[in-house]
Amino acid sequence: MSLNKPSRRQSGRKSVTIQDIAVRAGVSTATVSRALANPDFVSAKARARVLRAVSETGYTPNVAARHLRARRSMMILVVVPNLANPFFAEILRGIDDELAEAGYDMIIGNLDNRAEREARYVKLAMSGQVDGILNLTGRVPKGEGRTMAELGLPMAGVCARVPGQQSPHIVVSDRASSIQVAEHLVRLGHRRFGYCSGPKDNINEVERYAGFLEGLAAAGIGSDAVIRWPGEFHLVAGIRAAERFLAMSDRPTAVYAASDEMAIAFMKTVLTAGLKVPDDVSIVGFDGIDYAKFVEPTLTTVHQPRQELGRAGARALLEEIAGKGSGERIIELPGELVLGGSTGPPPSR
Amino acid sequence: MSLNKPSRRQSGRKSVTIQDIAVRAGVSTATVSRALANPDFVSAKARARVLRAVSETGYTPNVAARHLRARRSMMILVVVPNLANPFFAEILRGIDDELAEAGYDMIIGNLDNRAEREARYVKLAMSGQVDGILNLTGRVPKGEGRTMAELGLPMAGVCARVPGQQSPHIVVSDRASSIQVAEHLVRLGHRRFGYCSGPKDNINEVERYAGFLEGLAAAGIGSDAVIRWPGEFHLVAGIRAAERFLAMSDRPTAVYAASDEMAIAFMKTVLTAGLKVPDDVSIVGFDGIDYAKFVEPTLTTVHQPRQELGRAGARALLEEIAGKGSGERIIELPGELVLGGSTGPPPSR
DNA sequence: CTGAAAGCGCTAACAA
DNA sequence: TTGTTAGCGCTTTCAG
Repeated sequence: MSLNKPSRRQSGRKSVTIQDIAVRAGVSTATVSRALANPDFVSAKARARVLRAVSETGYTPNVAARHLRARRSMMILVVVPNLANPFFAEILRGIDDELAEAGYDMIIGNLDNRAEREARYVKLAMSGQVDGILNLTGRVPKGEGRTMAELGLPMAGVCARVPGQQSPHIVVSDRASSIQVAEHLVRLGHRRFGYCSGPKDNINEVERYAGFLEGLAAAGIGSDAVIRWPGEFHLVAGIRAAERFLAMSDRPTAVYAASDEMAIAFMKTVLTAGLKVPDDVSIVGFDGIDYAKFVEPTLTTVHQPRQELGRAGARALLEEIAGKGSGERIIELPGELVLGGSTGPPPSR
Repeated sequence: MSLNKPSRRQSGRKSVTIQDIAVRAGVSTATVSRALANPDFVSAKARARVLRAVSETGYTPNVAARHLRARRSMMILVVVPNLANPFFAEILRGIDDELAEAGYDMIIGNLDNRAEREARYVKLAMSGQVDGILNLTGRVPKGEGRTMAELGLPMAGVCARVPGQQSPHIVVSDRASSIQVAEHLVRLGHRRFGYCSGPKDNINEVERYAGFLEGLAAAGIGSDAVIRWPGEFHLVAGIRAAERFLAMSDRPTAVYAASDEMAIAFMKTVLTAGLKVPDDVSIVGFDGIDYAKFVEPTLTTVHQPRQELGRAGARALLEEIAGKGSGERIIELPGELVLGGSTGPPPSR
């Protein structure tokens, strides 16, 4: 059952080179290269012979050699804050679809919410392994003594505008959507609010919180009507916030969470404590992940066009790479407030 | 606002090569290479000068050149059925952690549940871009006229045993765990069952279904007590199954779904239809994803050690790459039945 | 311990 | 349209 295990890589079959094809097809390696990359610059006859040799041998160009010579890798680095959040998974799908159409593949740099992992991807980007960077983190990853922005690589931001970065950014209307959330809750009759925060240095968080306050202010409600709990967008933060909420004697009647994960965890925690949603407390999330539709009650949330965010980001980056990009610019896609069963009038006391 | 956009890549700063370091440090390129790769084979003095030159210039070796010469890429291809399923996201974390420790990075090949995307990754693997493959799909991806197994690359299977593949496989105890599920439900008093199936050609599905029947048989219950709905592990399949369940006049009292996503979607759909869980129907899932703990009621499910699955898979693959692998072997990790609020006694009629 | 030299496999001028 | 010729930047014998 045990075959010759060692050096399987070495001994392996794969060693058909462009030379072999050239010999087999009776042309030069240059012609082989052209026949594969620019078929139009080669005679039909030569092309046919090359293609036949290729299919007979199963030849695949060695990318390392190609990259070394052509100075591009057809590879994009996508830096993601946390792959476990399904929100990002769907953005990745949009990105991947768009990149694939252009012949690019991607390396996913998952920070797993740990900033210290940034250095690893700064290094990867520095090593010339990728032609561009898609940054979903809302920050400029740094490490190895530099920031990712200083590498001179084409870059584009998705989900979050990184202040001071002169590259394209595809974002969602955090502020306008949060104003809508405020309006919705005020219209239902709420006057005291809880707010589950994301990291305070995150631009999405900043915008969402500001928009929420702005919407309340428009209704004549001051920021002292809002209690803000710290968090980092993920499930655990929602539990923490709920614990603090439950410990209060005079609780707010509505809670806005800056992410669906926090909203879902918050809701579950208060339900487990015996409260009713929305009878005792209304809850609104942000993102519109699939699971928001499968919790009980269904979550009211701001739906982000995730796939389109990804596609637009990838398109913008490809333009930058092609040199056709216009550099700094912000494309804002609209979020949509989707009403679920988690919001209702405040309890009448 | 618009700087010199074109050919930013060309003009860019990055062009420090090993030559520059050699000159700067007053040694040969060979010594630079050694100082970086095998510090022990270089005098302390030379090493120090090289390192200083490196940090002064910010030199990073060009990987394409390194790969071309060293014939390895330090890159692993991880083929995933569907990145949007959080189950896989956490396995990826385990894989990534283990690979990172060994200096490897990974390319994620997301099939997005579409078999026609396999070819893209077969091609990628063929091109010499990766040193090994981790296959989470339970099948042998194929395309470009070959299967991924024929490439001669080191490979390991995670989550699912691929029949006939002589490579290491890290799997979970599908069958034993499903027997436990059956025992649990029978003990509660259930006698008629629904089963939300995965793809019938998927080995996990086969094992889970077989285990479930086996567990029931041990209690004297025949397979005619089980109605099996088709599915593909994801949320939508759970909705479909629930619709068929709801349309029945004489419904089973307990439902076992071969994945948490299906179980969650099933539960939400029957709740929306006005049923009570577990009073009207008990539901059990498989996987133990985070969201299983945040739906209402909490899902009873078989928890898979996801991170450890990933880590073990990565370790096995690294052994194969190092030539220390023992080839075919199956490592089975135990699943754990975690009781939630979604299972209870059948309704007394 | 160190340097010289030979390529890894491919593409891009430059000629023909 | 095609072939010849130089390397891309690095690692690795092989001598010294």
